[in-house]
Amino acid sequence: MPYTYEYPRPALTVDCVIFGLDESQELKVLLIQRDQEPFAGKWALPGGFVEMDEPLEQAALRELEEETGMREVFIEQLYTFGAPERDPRGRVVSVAYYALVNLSAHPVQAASDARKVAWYGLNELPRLGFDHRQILQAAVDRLRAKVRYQPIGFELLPEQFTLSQLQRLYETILGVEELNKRNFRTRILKMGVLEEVGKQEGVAHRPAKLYRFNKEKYEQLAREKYDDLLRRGLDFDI
Amino acid sequence: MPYTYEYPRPALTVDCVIFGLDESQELKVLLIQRDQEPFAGKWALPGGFVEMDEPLEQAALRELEEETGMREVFIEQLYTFGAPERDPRGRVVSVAYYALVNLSAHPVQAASDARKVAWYGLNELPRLGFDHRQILQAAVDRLRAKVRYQPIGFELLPEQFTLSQLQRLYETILGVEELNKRNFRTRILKMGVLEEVGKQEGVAHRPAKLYRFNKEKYEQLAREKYDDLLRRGLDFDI
DNA sequence: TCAAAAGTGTTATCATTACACCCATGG
DNA sequence: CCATGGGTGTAATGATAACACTTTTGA
Repeated sequence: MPYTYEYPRPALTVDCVIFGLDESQELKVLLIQRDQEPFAGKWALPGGFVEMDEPLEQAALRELEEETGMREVFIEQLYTFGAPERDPRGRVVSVAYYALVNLSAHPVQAASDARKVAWYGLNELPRLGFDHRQILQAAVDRLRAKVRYQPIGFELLPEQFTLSQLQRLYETILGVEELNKRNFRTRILKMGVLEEVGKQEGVAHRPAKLYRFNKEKYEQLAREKYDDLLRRGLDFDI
Repeated sequence: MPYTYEYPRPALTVDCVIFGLDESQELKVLLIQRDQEPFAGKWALPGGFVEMDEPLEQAALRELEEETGMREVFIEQLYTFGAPERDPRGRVVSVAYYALVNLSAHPVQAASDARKVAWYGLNELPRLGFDHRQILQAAVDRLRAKVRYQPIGFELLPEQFTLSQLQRLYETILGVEELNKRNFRTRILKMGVLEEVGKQEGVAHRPAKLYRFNKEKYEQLAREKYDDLLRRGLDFDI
């Protein structure tokens, strides 16, 4: 059942960069091994063609669920990649998304079609097909930049977490040796978006307080601060 | 000469949000009046279909030049809009770009095909076709956010400018009453990316010093500061 | 000599950094 | 009672905000 148009059209796909934190607090990305040409046998980002009546974000969520079984995850459009030679099959434009998933809440299940799926650390990536290496790099850059001024890091953690976990998360994402413990804590608590919800149990050291990210409070504060931000003007941050 | 595919494909377009500063330091956006259905007679963002062998950014630059005659302007991908119903002709996915142009260096010339082209202030926008109002809003939001931490504002100013011009630019973009003069100056000069290049002449008040943005210096500083930024960790900025 | 806009001095307050120290738990 | 993280006190430094003042020009 062929489809005919007066002018040629690129094919349109979505690709997903899915970030997760494993048990040892390493930042990982989900890759699948391709079973078809082009790049059969190579690893690539999960993705696929956009359906004709499907919003882009929904296509990304669909691919994500097909590959991993995960639902209700944080997802955001990253960038659209459209270099004419990026796919050997012809002109294919891909809208890339990135997702942050909480691995403890979303254990990976094998993809429905039994393709190989695996989590890779950012320092042990295999060679990727297409321009997926570049897409992944863009996602890492975005995550690093964004985590500094928006509380998206919490999407990677379990509902309840300790400040040390949170600090390790930031160190991991930023790819940095170590942040000063005292200052990290002062700062993040001063923001007033964390809520104490209990204590660790059964650990062989002083039990840490457990916190929860209070999204409502964050959004309220963000609204209040918005005017201030504008009035204060530029930062440049260089 | 029809083109046939095994599966249906959305059409792919680019749309451009072109910002400029007029003589009186107002932030304006370039719109064209459509001469064809859909939305004939309505105003819309300049844009058009992506050619089969053309990179996306090049398509945006081509549209920009076709509509305005401008070349070598700052342009950046904004977001890709793909709601199934955004175009009444069928599924059309649009990659939106925004551009910053220096109006004194780039006077608007009539579009080649004699369509009406006009600059509109953000507070006097006409009704726009498609979802272009939404695209424009996304561009304004991005510009406001970005101008605070990257020196893209200079793209809107002439090569040489006074600190008062620069301050008015920031006030305009941020849509804010007035920034404190003393503090604005201290801050922006302390960054060390402006270079004195002369003085105003023939004005009926104390002549202002003229400055130039030193891009090389900015990039050097940005590189140096990058590590610091990472080490310092999060800002959250709420 | 006046209007208009450019440009500067200063201070109180707040945020950031850096370092050293104490605390609670299980083994 | 020790190893292991969790958690805190504090002081020096630097950034920010706020306000009022002086300077230079053309008309």
